[in-house]
Amino acid sequence: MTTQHQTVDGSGPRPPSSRVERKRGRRIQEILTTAAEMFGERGYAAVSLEDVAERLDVTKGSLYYYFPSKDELGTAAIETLGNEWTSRLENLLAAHEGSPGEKLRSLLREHIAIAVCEYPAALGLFLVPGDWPEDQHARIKELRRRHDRLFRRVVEEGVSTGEFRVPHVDSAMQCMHASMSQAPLWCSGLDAAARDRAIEQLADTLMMLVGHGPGH
Amino acid sequence: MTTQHQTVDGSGPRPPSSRVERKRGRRIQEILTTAAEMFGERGYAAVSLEDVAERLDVTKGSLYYYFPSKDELGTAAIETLGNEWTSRLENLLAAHEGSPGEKLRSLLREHIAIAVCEYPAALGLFLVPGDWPEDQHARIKELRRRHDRLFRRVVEEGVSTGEFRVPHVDSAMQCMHASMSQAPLWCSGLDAAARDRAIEQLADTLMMLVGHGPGH
DNA sequence: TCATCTATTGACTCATAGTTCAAACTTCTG
DNA sequence: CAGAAGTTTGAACTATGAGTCAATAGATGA
Repeated sequence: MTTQHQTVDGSGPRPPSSRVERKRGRRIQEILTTAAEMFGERGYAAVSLEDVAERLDVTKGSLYYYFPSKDELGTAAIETLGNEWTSRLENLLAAHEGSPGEKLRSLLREHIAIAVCEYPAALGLFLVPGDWPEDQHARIKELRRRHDRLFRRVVEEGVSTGEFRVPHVDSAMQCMHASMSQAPLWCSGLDAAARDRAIEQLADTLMMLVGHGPGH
Repeated sequence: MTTQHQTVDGSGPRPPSSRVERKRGRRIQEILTTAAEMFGERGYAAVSLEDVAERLDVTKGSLYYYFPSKDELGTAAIETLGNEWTSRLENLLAAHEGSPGEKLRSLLREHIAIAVCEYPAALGLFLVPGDWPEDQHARIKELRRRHDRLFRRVVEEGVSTGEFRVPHVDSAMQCMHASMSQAPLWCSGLDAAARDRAIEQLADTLMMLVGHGPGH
Protein backbone atom coordinates (compact mmCIF):
# COMPACT_ATOMS: atom_id res chain seq x y z
CA MET A 1 0.00 0.00 0.00
CA THR A 2 1.38 3.38 -0.89
CA THR A 3 -0.93 5.86 0.79
CA GLN A 4 -3.25 5.47 3.73
CA HIS A 5 -4.72 8.74 4.97
CA GLN A 6 -6.12 7.09 8.06
CA THR A 7 -8.13 8.94 10.64
CA VAL A 8 -5.84 11.34 12.40
CA ASP A 9 -7.01 11.42 15.99
CA GLY A 10 -5.87 8.53 18.14
CA SER A 11 -9.37 7.85 19.43
CA GLY A 12 -11.01 4.45 19.38
CA PRO A 13 -9.51 1.15 20.46
CA ARG A 14 -6.11 1.84 18.92
CA PRO A 15 -3.16 2.01 21.32
CA PRO A 16 -0.07 3.93 20.16
CA SER A 17 1.06 0.49 18.89
CA SER A 18 4.41 0.22 17.13
CA ARG A 19 7.25 2.69 17.13
CA VAL A 20 6.70 3.41 13.48
CA GLU A 21 3.11 4.40 14.11
CA ARG A 22 4.14 6.71 16.90
CA LYS A 23 6.67 8.28 14.58
CA ARG A 24 3.97 8.77 11.99
CA GLY A 25 1.80 10.38 14.63
CA ARG A 26 4.53 12.82 15.58
CA ARG A 27 5.07 13.76 11.95
CA ILE A 28 1.37 14.40 11.53
CA GLN A 29 1.34 16.62 14.60
CA GLU A 30 4.30 18.53 13.24
CA ILE A 31 2.51 19.15 9.98
CA LEU A 32 -0.73 20.13 11.68
CA THR A 33 0.96 22.59 14.00
CA THR A 34 2.88 24.25 11.21
CA ALA A 35 -0.15 24.42 8.96
CA ALA A 36 -2.39 25.83 11.68
CA GLU A 37 0.24 28.42 12.48
CA MET A 38 0.49 29.56 8.87
CA PHE A 39 -3.26 29.54 8.27
CA GLY A 40 -3.55 31.62 11.42
CA GLU A 41 -0.94 34.11 10.28
CA ARG A 42 -2.08 34.65 6.73
CA GLY A 43 -5.47 33.02 6.27
CA TYR A 44 -6.41 29.75 4.63
CA ALA A 45 -6.63 30.84 1.01
CA ALA A 46 -3.42 32.83 1.05
CA VAL A 47 -1.29 29.89 2.22
CA SER A 48 -0.34 27.30 -0.39
CA LEU A 49 0.70 23.77 0.43
CA GLU A 50 4.06 24.59 -1.08
CA ASP A 51 4.44 27.30 1.55
CA VAL A 52 3.66 24.82 4.29
CA ALA A 53 6.01 22.25 2.82
CA GLU A 54 8.80 24.78 2.58
CA ARG A 55 8.56 25.72 6.25
CA LEU A 56 8.69 22.00 7.07
CA ASP A 57 11.68 21.51 4.75
CA VAL A 58 9.95 18.92 2.62
CA THR A 59 8.19 19.02 -0.74
CA LYS A 60 4.50 19.37 -1.42
CA GLY A 61 4.09 15.75 -2.47
CA SER A 62 5.13 14.61 0.96
CA LEU A 63 2.14 16.30 2.55
CA TYR A 64 -0.14 14.28 0.30
CA TYR A 65 1.27 11.14 1.82
CA TYR A 66 -0.38 12.14 5.09
CA PHE A 67 -3.42 14.09 3.94
CA PRO A 68 -5.53 13.53 0.84
CA SER A 69 -6.19 17.23 0.22
CA LYS A 70 -5.63 20.72 1.48
CA ASP A 71 -9.17 20.81 2.83
CA GLU A 72 -8.62 17.64 4.88
CA LEU A 73 -5.43 19.09 6.25
CA GLY A 74 -7.33 22.22 7.21
CA THR A 75 -10.06 20.21 8.87
CA ALA A 76 -7.59 18.12 10.84
CA ALA A 77 -5.72 21.23 11.92
CA ILE A 78 -8.88 22.77 13.29
CA GLU A 79 -10.01 19.57 14.99
CA THR A 80 -6.83 18.55 16.78
CA LEU A 81 -5.95 22.05 17.82
CA GLY A 82 -9.48 22.74 18.95
CA ASN A 83 -9.82 19.52 20.89
CA GLU A 84 -6.60 19.91 22.83
CA TRP A 85 -7.32 23.53 23.52
CA THR A 86 -10.85 23.02 24.74
CA SER A 87 -10.06 20.07 26.96
CA ARG A 88 -7.25 21.96 28.65
CA LEU A 89 -9.59 24.80 29.47
CA GLU A 90 -12.25 22.39 30.65
CA ASN A 91 -9.80 20.60 32.95
CA LEU A 92 -8.57 23.86 34.38
CA LEU A 93 -12.09 24.97 35.13
CA ALA A 94 -13.14 21.63 36.62
CA ALA A 95 -10.20 21.64 39.02
CA HIS A 96 -10.62 25.27 40.08
CA GLU A 97 -12.03 26.03 43.52
CA GLY A 98 -11.99 29.82 43.65
CA SER A 99 -14.55 32.57 43.24
CA PRO A 100 -15.96 33.46 39.83
CA GLY A 101 -13.50 36.32 39.64
CA GLU A 102 -10.53 34.06 40.27
CA LYS A 103 -11.86 31.44 37.91
CA LEU A 104 -12.39 33.89 35.09
CA ARG A 105 -8.96 35.37 35.52
CA SER A 106 -7.35 31.92 35.39
CA LEU A 107 -9.32 30.98 32.31
CA LEU A 108 -8.35 34.19 30.56
CA ARG A 109 -4.69 33.78 31.39
CA GLU A 110 -4.59 30.17 30.28
CA HIS A 111 -6.49 30.82 27.10
CA ILE A 112 -4.29 33.73 26.09
CA ALA A 113 -1.10 31.94 27.08
CA ILE A 114 -1.98 28.94 24.94
CA ALA A 115 -2.76 31.21 22.02
CA VAL A 116 0.34 33.32 22.35
CA CYS A 117 3.00 30.87 23.52
CA GLU A 118 2.07 27.45 22.25
CA TYR A 119 0.21 27.93 19.03
CA PRO A 120 1.53 31.28 17.98
CA ALA A 121 -0.93 32.88 15.61
CA ALA A 122 -3.08 29.79 15.54
CA LEU A 123 -5.98 31.56 17.15
CA GLY A 124 -6.02 33.51 13.95
CA LEU A 125 -7.94 30.46 12.83
CA PHE A 126 -10.90 32.27 14.28
CA LEU A 127 -10.32 35.55 12.57
CA VAL A 128 -11.85 35.25 9.11
CA PRO A 129 -13.99 32.16 8.94
CA GLY A 130 -15.21 33.45 5.57
CA ASP A 131 -11.74 32.71 4.26
CA TRP A 132 -12.31 28.97 4.79
CA PRO A 133 -14.45 26.58 2.78
CA GLU A 134 -17.99 25.87 4.02
CA ASP A 135 -17.17 22.72 5.91
CA GLN A 136 -14.29 24.13 7.90
CA HIS A 137 -16.20 27.35 8.43
CA ALA A 138 -18.83 25.35 10.32
CA ARG A 139 -16.22 23.59 12.43
CA ILE A 140 -14.61 26.84 13.43
CA LYS A 141 -17.97 28.23 14.44
CA GLU A 142 -18.66 25.13 16.53
CA LEU A 143 -15.27 25.45 18.21
CA ARG A 144 -16.02 29.06 18.97
CA ARG A 145 -19.31 28.04 20.54
CA ARG A 146 -17.60 25.52 22.80
CA HIS A 147 -15.14 28.11 24.07
CA ASP A 148 -17.93 30.59 24.49
CA ARG A 149 -19.96 28.19 26.65
CA LEU A 150 -16.99 27.73 28.98
CA PHE A 151 -16.40 31.41 29.56
CA ARG A 152 -20.07 32.27 29.66
CA ARG A 153 -20.76 29.81 32.43
CA VAL A 154 -18.22 31.52 34.66
CA VAL A 155 -19.38 35.00 33.75
CA GLU A 156 -22.99 34.17 34.48
CA GLU A 157 -22.02 32.61 37.79
CA GLY A 158 -20.28 35.85 38.74
CA VAL A 159 -23.28 37.89 37.67
CA SER A 160 -25.68 35.81 39.74
CA THR A 161 -23.54 36.10 42.88
CA GLY A 162 -23.27 39.84 42.31
CA GLU A 163 -19.48 39.73 42.02
CA PHE A 164 -19.59 40.87 38.39
CA ARG A 165 -21.47 43.81 36.96
CA VAL A 166 -22.12 43.22 33.28
CA PRO A 167 -24.52 45.46 31.37
CA HIS A 168 -24.94 43.01 28.44
CA VAL A 169 -23.55 39.52 28.69
CA ASP A 170 -23.58 38.82 24.96
CA SER A 171 -21.62 41.92 24.11
CA ALA A 172 -19.15 41.25 26.88
CA MET A 173 -18.53 37.72 25.61
CA GLN A 174 -18.03 38.95 22.07
CA CYS A 175 -15.52 41.56 23.14
CA MET A 176 -13.67 39.00 25.21
CA HIS A 177 -13.34 36.56 22.32
CA ALA A 178 -12.44 39.25 19.82
CA SER A 179 -9.69 40.56 22.05
CA MET A 180 -8.24 37.16 22.81
CA SER A 181 -8.23 36.22 19.17
CA GLN A 182 -5.95 39.10 18.34
CA ALA A 183 -3.56 38.63 21.24
CA PRO A 184 -1.04 36.60 19.21
CA LEU A 185 -0.76 39.50 16.78
CA TRP A 186 0.03 41.96 19.53
CA CYS A 187 2.55 39.68 21.18
CA SER A 188 4.43 38.66 18.08
CA GLY A 189 7.95 39.98 18.26
CA LEU A 190 8.04 40.41 22.03
CA ASP A 191 10.60 38.60 24.15
CA ALA A 192 9.45 36.18 26.82
CA ALA A 193 9.37 38.71 29.64
CA ALA A 194 7.46 41.36 27.73
CA ARG A 195 5.09 38.72 26.46
CA ASP A 196 4.24 37.55 29.96
CA ARG A 197 3.65 41.10 31.02
CA ALA A 198 1.39 41.70 28.03
CA ILE A 199 -0.64 38.58 28.84
CA GLU A 200 -1.07 39.72 32.41
CA GLN A 201 -2.19 43.18 31.35
CA LEU A 202 -4.60 41.80 28.81
CA ALA A 203 -6.19 39.62 31.49
CA ASP A 204 -6.49 42.67 33.75
CA THR A 205 -8.13 44.61 30.97
CA LEU A 206 -10.62 41.91 30.11
CA MET A 207 -11.65 41.66 33.75
CA MET A 208 -12.82 45.26 33.37
CA LEU A 209 -15.47 44.00 30.96
CA VAL A 210 -17.26 42.28 33.83
CA GLY A 211 -16.88 45.28 36.12
CA HIS A 212 -14.07 43.60 38.03
CA GLY A 213 -11.35 46.25 37.95
CA PRO A 214 -8.02 46.27 39.82
CA GLY A 215 -9.78 47.71 42.86
CA HIS A 216 -11.16 44.26 43.68
CA MET B 1 -6.61 56.14 -25.58
CA THR B 2 -8.20 52.94 -24.39
CA THR B 3 -7.22 52.72 -20.73
CA GLN B 4 -6.27 55.42 -18.31
CA HIS B 5 -6.03 54.22 -14.71
CA GLN B 6 -5.73 57.74 -13.36
CA THR B 7 -5.31 58.52 -9.73
CA VAL B 8 -8.50 57.72 -7.93
CA ASP B 9 -8.86 60.26 -5.19
CA GLY B 10 -10.15 63.65 -6.22
CA SER B 11 -7.31 65.53 -4.54
CA GLY B 12 -5.24 68.17 -6.28
CA PRO B 13 -6.42 71.00 -8.49
CA ARG B 14 -9.02 68.93 -10.29
CA PRO B 15 -12.67 70.02 -9.94
CA PRO B 16 -15.33 67.35 -10.58
CA SER B 17 -15.21 68.72 -14.19
CA SER B 18 -17.44 67.17 -16.82
CA ARG B 19 -20.46 64.98 -16.32
CA VAL B 20 -18.66 62.03 -17.84
CA GLU B 21 -15.86 62.32 -15.31
CA ARG B 22 -18.33 62.44 -12.47
CA LYS B 23 -19.96 59.33 -13.82
CA ARG B 24 -16.60 57.63 -13.97
CA GLY B 25 -15.99 58.63 -10.39
CA ARG B 26 -19.28 57.14 -9.28
CA ARG B 27 -18.51 53.89 -11.07
CA ILE B 28 -15.13 53.71 -9.38
CA GLN B 29 -16.73 54.28 -6.00
CA GLU B 30 -19.22 51.52 -6.72
CA ILE B 31 -16.43 49.11 -7.55
CA LEU B 32 -14.36 50.11 -4.53
CA THR B 33 -17.26 49.70 -2.12
CA THR B 34 -18.18 46.30 -3.46
CA ALA B 35 -14.59 45.10 -3.50
CA ALA B 36 -13.91 46.33 0.03
CA GLU B 37 -17.06 44.64 1.22
CA MET B 38 -16.08 41.32 -0.29
CA PHE B 39 -12.45 41.50 0.84
CA GLY B 40 -13.79 42.24 4.30
CA GLU B 41 -16.16 39.30 4.25
CA ARG B 42 -13.82 36.65 2.95
CA GLY B 43 -10.30 38.02 2.91
CA TYR B 44 -8.22 39.37 0.07
CA ALA B 45 -6.78 36.14 -1.30
CA ALA B 46 -10.06 34.25 -1.23
CA VAL B 47 -11.91 36.78 -3.38
CA SER B 48 -11.28 36.67 -7.13
CA LEU B 49 -11.89 39.54 -9.48
CA GLU B 50 -14.49 37.40 -11.19
CA ASP B 51 -16.35 37.24 -7.89
CA VAL B 52 -16.27 41.00 -7.62
CA ALA B 53 -17.32 41.44 -11.23
CA GLU B 54 -20.20 39.05 -10.77
CA ARG B 55 -21.61 40.96 -7.81
CA LEU B 56 -21.36 44.12 -9.90
CA ASP B 57 -23.04 42.44 -12.87
CA VAL B 58 -20.17 43.07 -15.24
CA THR B 59 -17.29 40.95 -16.51
CA LYS B 60 -13.79 40.77 -15.18
CA GLY B 61 -12.31 42.67 -18.09
CA SER B 62 -14.37 45.70 -17.21
CA LEU B 63 -12.61 46.08 -13.89
CA TYR B 64 -9.30 46.35 -15.71
CA TYR B 65 -10.60 49.40 -17.48
CA TYR B 66 -10.60 51.19 -14.13
CA PHE B 67 -7.77 49.48 -12.27
CA PRO B 68 -4.54 48.08 -13.69
CA SER B 69 -4.38 45.14 -11.28
CA LYS B 70 -6.03 43.44 -8.35
CA ASP B 71 -3.39 44.86 -6.05
CA GLU B 72 -4.10 48.42 -7.18
CA LEU B 73 -7.80 47.85 -6.65
CA GLY B 74 -7.03 46.60 -3.16
CA THR B 75 -4.86 49.60 -2.43
CA ALA B 76 -7.50 52.04 -3.66
CA ALA B 77 -10.18 50.29 -1.61
CA ILE B 78 -8.15 50.65 1.55
CA GLU B 79 -7.22 54.25 0.85
CA THR B 80 -10.61 55.71 -0.05
CA LEU B 81 -12.46 53.81 2.64
CA GLY B 82 -9.86 54.69 5.22
CA ASN B 83 -9.75 58.36 4.30
CA GLU B 84 -13.48 58.89 4.45
CA TRP B 85 -13.77 56.94 7.64
CA THR B 86 -10.99 58.73 9.44
CA SER B 87 -12.07 62.19 8.44
CA ARG B 88 -15.61 61.56 9.64
CA LEU B 89 -14.33 60.50 13.04
CA GLU B 90 -11.99 63.49 13.16
CA ASN B 91 -14.80 65.89 12.34
CA LEU B 92 -17.06 64.38 14.96
CA LEU B 93 -14.38 64.72 17.60
CA ALA B 94 -13.45 68.26 16.60
CA ALA B 95 -17.07 69.42 16.91
CA HIS B 96 -17.74 67.64 20.21
CA GLU B 97 -17.98 69.71 23.39
CA GLY B 98 -18.72 67.10 26.04
CA SER B 99 -16.74 65.31 28.73
CA PRO B 100 -14.26 62.56 27.82
CA GLY B 101 -16.91 59.98 28.67
CA GLU B 102 -19.44 61.54 26.33
CA LYS B 103 -16.84 62.00 23.63
CA LEU B 104 -15.65 58.41 23.81
CA ARG B 105 -19.18 57.08 23.71
CA SER B 106 -19.97 59.16 20.61
CA LEU B 107 -16.79 58.04 18.90
CA LEU B 108 -17.53 54.41 19.64
CA ARG B 109 -21.09 54.66 18.40
CA GLU B 110 -20.09 56.44 15.21
CA HIS B 111 -17.22 54.09 14.48
CA ILE B 112 -19.32 50.98 14.99
CA ALA B 113 -22.27 52.38 13.10
CA ILE B 114 -20.11 53.21 10.09
CA ALA B 115 -18.64 49.75 10.17
CA VAL B 116 -21.92 47.94 10.57
CA CYS B 117 -24.35 50.02 8.54
CA GLU B 118 -22.42 51.76 5.81
CA TYR B 119 -19.55 49.49 4.91
CA PRO B 120 -20.92 46.17 6.04
CA ALA B 121 -18.04 43.81 6.64
CA ALA B 122 -15.56 46.32 5.36
CA LEU B 123 -13.89 46.65 8.72
CA GLY B 124 -12.91 43.10 8.06
CA LEU B 125 -10.19 44.82 6.13
CA PHE B 126 -8.47 44.97 9.43
CA LEU B 127 -8.95 41.38 10.40
CA VAL B 128 -6.17 39.44 8.69
CA PRO B 129 -3.63 41.88 7.41
CA GLY B 130 -1.38 38.90 6.75
CA ASP B 131 -3.82 37.92 4.03
CA TRP B 132 -2.84 41.01 2.03
CA PRO B 133 0.32 41.65 0.01
CA GLU B 134 3.15 43.56 1.72
CA ASP B 135 2.24 46.95 0.36
CA GLN B 136 -1.40 46.87 1.38
CA HIS B 137 -0.49 45.31 4.70
CA ALA B 138 1.51 48.41 5.51
CA ARG B 139 -1.35 50.70 4.54
CA ILE B 140 -3.80 48.85 6.74
CA LYS B 141 -1.41 49.12 9.65
CA GLU B 142 -1.06 52.84 9.05
CA LEU B 143 -4.83 53.24 8.93
CA ARG B 144 -5.12 51.36 12.20
CA ARG B 145 -2.59 53.69 13.73
CA ARG B 146 -4.57 56.74 12.68
CA HIS B 147 -7.75 55.41 14.26
CA ASP B 148 -5.84 54.42 17.34
CA ARG B 149 -4.46 57.93 17.81
CA LEU B 150 -7.99 59.35 17.71
CA PHE B 151 -9.40 57.06 20.35
CA ARG B 152 -6.29 57.12 22.48
CA ARG B 153 -6.34 60.90 22.75
CA VAL B 154 -9.83 60.80 24.26
CA VAL B 155 -9.02 57.91 26.56
CA GLU B 156 -5.90 59.60 27.89
CA GLU B 157 -7.86 62.81 28.44
CA GLY B 158 -10.36 60.87 30.53
CA VAL B 159 -7.60 59.20 32.50
CA SER B 160 -5.90 62.50 33.30
CA THR B 161 -9.14 64.09 34.55
CA GLY B 162 -9.80 60.99 36.64
CA GLU B 163 -13.07 60.25 34.86
CA PHE B 164 -11.71 56.97 33.49
CA ARG B 165 -9.95 54.24 35.40
CA VAL B 166 -7.79 52.23 33.01
CA PRO B 167 -5.24 49.75 34.35
CA HIS B 168 -3.27 49.55 31.07
CA VAL B 169 -4.04 51.96 28.27
CA ASP B 170 -2.38 49.90 25.52
CA SER B 171 -4.36 46.79 26.35
CA ALA B 172 -7.57 48.74 26.58
CA MET B 173 -7.02 50.25 23.15
CA GLN B 174 -6.25 46.89 21.64
CA CYS B 175 -9.38 45.33 23.06
CA MET B 176 -11.43 48.24 21.83
CA HIS B 177 -10.15 47.95 18.27
CA ALA B 178 -10.42 44.17 18.23
CA SER B 179 -14.02 44.30 19.37
CA MET B 180 -15.05 46.98 16.93
CA SER B 181 -13.43 45.15 14.06
CA GLN B 182 -15.65 42.16 14.63
CA ALA B 183 -18.87 44.07 15.11
CA PRO B 184 -19.99 43.68 11.48
CA LEU B 185 -19.76 39.93 11.86
CA TRP B 186 -21.98 39.94 14.91
CA CYS B 187 -24.54 42.24 13.35
CA SER B 188 -24.80 40.54 10.00
CA GLY B 189 -28.27 39.12 9.60
CA LEU B 190 -29.93 41.38 12.14
CA ASP B 191 -32.78 43.66 11.16
CA ALA B 192 -32.39 47.40 11.57
CA ALA B 193 -33.88 47.56 15.06
CA ALA B 194 -31.86 44.69 16.48
CA ARG B 195 -28.76 46.10 14.86
CA ASP B 196 -29.20 49.49 16.51
CA ARG B 197 -29.71 47.80 19.84
CA ALA B 198 -26.57 45.71 19.35
CA ILE B 199 -24.53 48.81 18.51
CA GLU B 200 -25.79 50.54 21.63
CA GLN B 201 -24.94 47.55 23.80
CA LEU B 202 -21.52 47.19 22.29
CA ALA B 203 -20.78 50.83 23.05
CA ASP B 204 -21.96 50.28 26.65
CA THR B 205 -19.69 47.28 26.94
CA LEU B 206 -16.63 49.01 25.57
CA MET B 207 -17.14 51.86 28.04
CA MET B 208 -16.56 49.25 30.73
CA LEU B 209 -12.99 48.94 29.46
CA VAL B 210 -12.23 52.42 30.75
CA GLY B 211 -13.99 51.80 34.03
CA HIS B 212 -16.99 53.82 32.91
CA GLY B 213 -19.87 51.45 33.64
CA PRO B 214 -23.62 52.15 33.42
CA GLY B 215 -23.48 53.51 36.97
CA HIS B 216 -22.00 56.76 35.65
C1' DT C 1 22.44 -9.16 3.93
C1' DC C 2 18.13 -9.25 1.63
C1' DA C 3 13.27 -8.24 1.45
C1' DT C 4 9.62 -5.40 2.78
C1' DC C 5 7.34 -1.62 4.45
C1' DT C 6 7.54 3.44 4.97
C1' DA C 7 8.62 8.06 3.49
C1' DT C 8 10.06 11.44 0.15
C1' DT C 9 10.87 13.30 -4.15
C1' DG C 10 10.27 15.76 -8.58
C1' DA C 11 8.13 15.91 -12.67
C1' DC C 12 3.62 15.91 -14.51
C1' DT C 13 -1.60 17.23 -15.19
C1' DC C 14 -5.40 20.12 -14.50
C1' DA C 15 -8.16 23.89 -12.84
C1' DT C 16 -8.40 28.46 -11.45
C1' DA C 17 -7.52 33.29 -11.35
C1' DG C 18 -4.76 37.37 -12.91
C1' DT C 19 -3.98 39.97 -17.14
C1' DT C 20 -4.22 41.60 -22.09
C1' DC C 21 -6.58 43.17 -26.04
C1' DA C 22 -9.12 43.77 -30.30
C1' DA C 23 -13.66 44.19 -31.47
C1' DA C 24 -18.35 45.65 -30.41
C1' DC C 25 -21.40 48.48 -28.09
C1' DT C 26 -22.98 53.03 -25.79
C1' DT C 27 -22.94 57.66 -24.84
C1' DC C 28 -21.74 62.11 -25.69
C1' DT C 29 -21.10 66.30 -28.91
C1' DG C 30 -20.77 69.15 -32.96
C1' DC D 1 -26.87 62.13 -38.00
C1' DA D 2 -21.90 61.18 -38.00
C1' DG D 3 -17.95 60.64 -35.77
C1' DA D 4 -15.37 60.66 -31.57
C1' DA D 5 -14.79 59.32 -26.98
C1' DG D 6 -15.89 56.31 -23.34
C1' DT D 7 -17.23 51.63 -21.83
C1' DT D 8 -17.95 46.71 -21.93
C1' DT D 9 -17.23 42.31 -23.58
C1' DG D 10 -15.35 37.65 -24.46
C1' DA D 11 -11.76 35.20 -25.96
C1' DA D 12 -7.24 34.54 -25.56
C1' DC D 13 -2.61 34.07 -22.73
C1' DT D 14 0.02 33.26 -18.41
C1' DA D 15 1.09 32.15 -13.78
C1' DT D 16 0.09 29.85 -9.79
C1' DG D 17 -1.39 26.27 -6.94
C1' DA D 18 -4.01 21.81 -6.13
C1' DG D 19 -3.54 17.13 -6.82
C1' DT D 20 -1.24 12.52 -9.04
C1' DC D 21 2.19 9.13 -9.46
C1' DA D 22 6.09 6.27 -10.67
C1' DA D 23 10.66 6.07 -9.14
C1' DT D 24 13.82 6.31 -5.33
C1' DA D 25 15.74 6.60 -0.79
C1' DG D 26 15.49 5.23 4.03
C1' DA D 27 13.94 2.10 7.90
C1' DT D 28 12.84 -2.22 9.88
C1' DG D 29 13.03 -6.94 10.85
C1' DA D 30 14.12 -11.85 9.78
